Amino acid sequence: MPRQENTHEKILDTALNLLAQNGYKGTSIKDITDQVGLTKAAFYAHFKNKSQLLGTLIEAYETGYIDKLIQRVDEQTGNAIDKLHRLISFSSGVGLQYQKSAILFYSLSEDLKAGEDIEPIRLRCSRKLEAFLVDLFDQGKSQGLVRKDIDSTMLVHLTISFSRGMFKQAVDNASRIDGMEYVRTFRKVFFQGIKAE
Amino acid sequence: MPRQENTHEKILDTALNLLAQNGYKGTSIKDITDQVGLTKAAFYAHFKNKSQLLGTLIEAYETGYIDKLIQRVDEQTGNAIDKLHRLISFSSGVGLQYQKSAILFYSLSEDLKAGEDIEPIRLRCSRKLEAFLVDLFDQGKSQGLVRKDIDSTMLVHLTISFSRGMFKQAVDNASRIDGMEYVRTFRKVFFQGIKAE
Amino acid sequence: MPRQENTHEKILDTALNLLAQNGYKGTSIKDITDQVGLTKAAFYAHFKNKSQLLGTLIEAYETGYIDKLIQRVDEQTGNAIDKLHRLISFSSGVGLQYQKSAILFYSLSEDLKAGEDIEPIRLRCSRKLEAFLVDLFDQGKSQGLVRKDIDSTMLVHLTISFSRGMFKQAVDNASRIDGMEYVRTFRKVFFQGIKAE
Amino acid sequence: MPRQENTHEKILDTALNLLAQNGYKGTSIKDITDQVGLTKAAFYAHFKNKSQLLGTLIEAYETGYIDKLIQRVDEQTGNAIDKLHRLISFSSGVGLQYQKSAILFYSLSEDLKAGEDIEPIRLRCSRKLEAFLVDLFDQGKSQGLVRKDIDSTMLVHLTISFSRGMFKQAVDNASRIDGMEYVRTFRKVFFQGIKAE
DNA sequence: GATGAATGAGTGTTCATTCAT
DNA sequence: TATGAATGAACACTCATTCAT
Repeated sequence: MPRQENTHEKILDTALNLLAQNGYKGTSIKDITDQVGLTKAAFYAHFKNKSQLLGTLIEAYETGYIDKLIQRVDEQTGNAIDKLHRLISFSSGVGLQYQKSAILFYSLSEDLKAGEDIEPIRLRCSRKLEAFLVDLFDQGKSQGLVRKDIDSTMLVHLTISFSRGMFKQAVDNASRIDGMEYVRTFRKVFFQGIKAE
Repeated sequence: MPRQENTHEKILDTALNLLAQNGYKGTSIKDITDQVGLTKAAFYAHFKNKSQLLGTLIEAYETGYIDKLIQRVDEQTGNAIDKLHRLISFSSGVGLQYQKSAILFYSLSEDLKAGEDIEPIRLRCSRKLEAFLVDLFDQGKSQGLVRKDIDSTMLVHLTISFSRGMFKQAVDNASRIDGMEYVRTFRKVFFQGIKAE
Repeated sequence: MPRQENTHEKILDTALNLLAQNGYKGTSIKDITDQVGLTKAAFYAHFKNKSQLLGTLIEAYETGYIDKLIQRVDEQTGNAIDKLHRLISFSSGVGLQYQKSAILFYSLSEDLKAGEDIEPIRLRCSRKLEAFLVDLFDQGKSQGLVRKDIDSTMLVHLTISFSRGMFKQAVDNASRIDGMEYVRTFRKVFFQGIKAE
Repeated sequence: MPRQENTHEKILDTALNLLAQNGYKGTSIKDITDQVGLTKAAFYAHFKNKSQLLGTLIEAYETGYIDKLIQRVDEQTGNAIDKLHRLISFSSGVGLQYQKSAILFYSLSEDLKAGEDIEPIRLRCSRKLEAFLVDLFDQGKSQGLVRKDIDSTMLVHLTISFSRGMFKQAVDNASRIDGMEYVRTFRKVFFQGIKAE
């Protein structure tokens, strides 16, 4: 993901790394500019404030990952299970580039107070993905591929729960866990778990 | 969980609430003592520092929840699946009292920098639970109840991923999600997902 | 006006001097605490913020000067002109202690943006004094002592205009102007200017 | 006062408005250039620094208003009282264009620290006007039109006090006070107040 | 145990100013 | 003339922590 052409991008890159690692409250403007090689003041020539920096990063996640995910999964044919498989493939493929963005995104609600004006963006992203998934599970049910005794909405929360946990877990245990093996395990358990008899 | 007998306990109670809600960095000593009705200085008559307060809370989680969970699940008879069911029941039963502790616990790695000296405690807890679960899944496999094509360690990470995600999700969507229904959904998907053919 | 008993008062005293001299924007917390011999942080143990400090000073001006002025002028007998004379005497007597407060008060509207939440207090003080003066001039008219061809409200604005100008002028030319002589001049011109034929 | 021909003038116009409204400390270069539609850097192609901008504006007030005032009042015949009336007429006529300049001028001493190198210009203006007025009052006395029991210098300070207060008052109460009515009131009180028996 | 008063280090943010282009 | 990018110094304010009482 080398896009370090100009200062603006350098700040975004550095910030994403630090924010994903230390959280919003745990990352100071100075931390970021020190690493980029700037003074704190220079930061404010590029971003209105710390909150706007976060907003920019989340919106990049939205357009660069979430929107693309939905688009790619939908543009090809296949049944709901095929689509879910593609979704997981996309997540663990293209998604890798956005791993840090995802971690940042999922940490937002914890650092809640930090980005009060970020909340709308966060909600928009959440709702977008949730709606898409509910639809997918409903399709799966009407195609007779997904068991009907579980509520689609609950299934979505389950899926997202897992997804957010996975990212955290991956970071915390980065050295001990093989990511690909992890995704394979998830696939097996999840698809057997939801499939209709 | 009313243990407000003395100031010490009052501080712990209040701190747990605030820390679970706003994170370590997002909670100041003043926030805590204000709510308890003390001055900041009084805090230091009870705890060496902020970090020690966190340590105390995590250790309470360890002995009050993790240790008890392991003990209860093991003390009764039954096969691995029975035990896993008991584990989930315990989590969503007794565990409710410790919901805030769990949220705090799972948020630790995000607030990493906050409690550098907390890391040993956190690791001990993680390893303890992981070892117990690996054992459980291995038992399940040798009892022919759990599919053998998935690595036990990965399965543990999957389980914990879900668990941590669940707590966060539960908090973020507290108003929108019915906790019990959620656990039921998890049970269905999870047990069908891991059971041997 | 030596009330330097404790830190709180010391801050107020020092702040009043600096604020009257350099204005709200021109006076930093550090300026104040440096002169008192404290760190910036100590300031915040005594005042919520800079704005509250200003508020405290203005309210001290209100109760210590304005309210007392009105009370003293009214409590004694005499006609409107007697009262106006007493008012001027009070201003240039007791008022001397409050000279800096008055300067600060009159500078508020210039530093408008500084104390957005100060505006209510400022307005209350203004209105209080204005109402009192309008009344006084009206009395003067009905007693046949003040010329009736001038609007009382305008006369009040004129009086206050002069008053605020006087304070500023007194500061700017402190070394060149004899305050008492100045007040005498004002008395002569003003009373001859407003008296009925 | 539309002189927006070139950027230089545009900056001066905008700056005058903002400075009169928010004071020297309350007006940033960015405030000015934003409103003009320039970058901050561009400002420095036109003015050496913020202080020089202020100097330019004050000097414009000097030549455009003070000098002209003195000239107009003197060039016509009439006694001292006639001249004082002309002075007031000029102030409230031509002076209207320079109202903002006057406000800025009178606010200088408050924002003292702002323009250390402005002080000479400010003093020159003050002295110029004071000298002119002292002369006028002295003429008035020798013409038997102005009472002799008051010191001319004090009378000047009184006049200027009023004048500066009037500008501030006019701004603070812009919506509540009728300017012309105000000037009429001043005329009545002032001329009766100073006239010889 | 608890308080009031204080501190040093830090946070996010603004501002006047510079300079290569 | 104008810009984009940068800086150093300042600012208001917060926080964990200390200490005498």
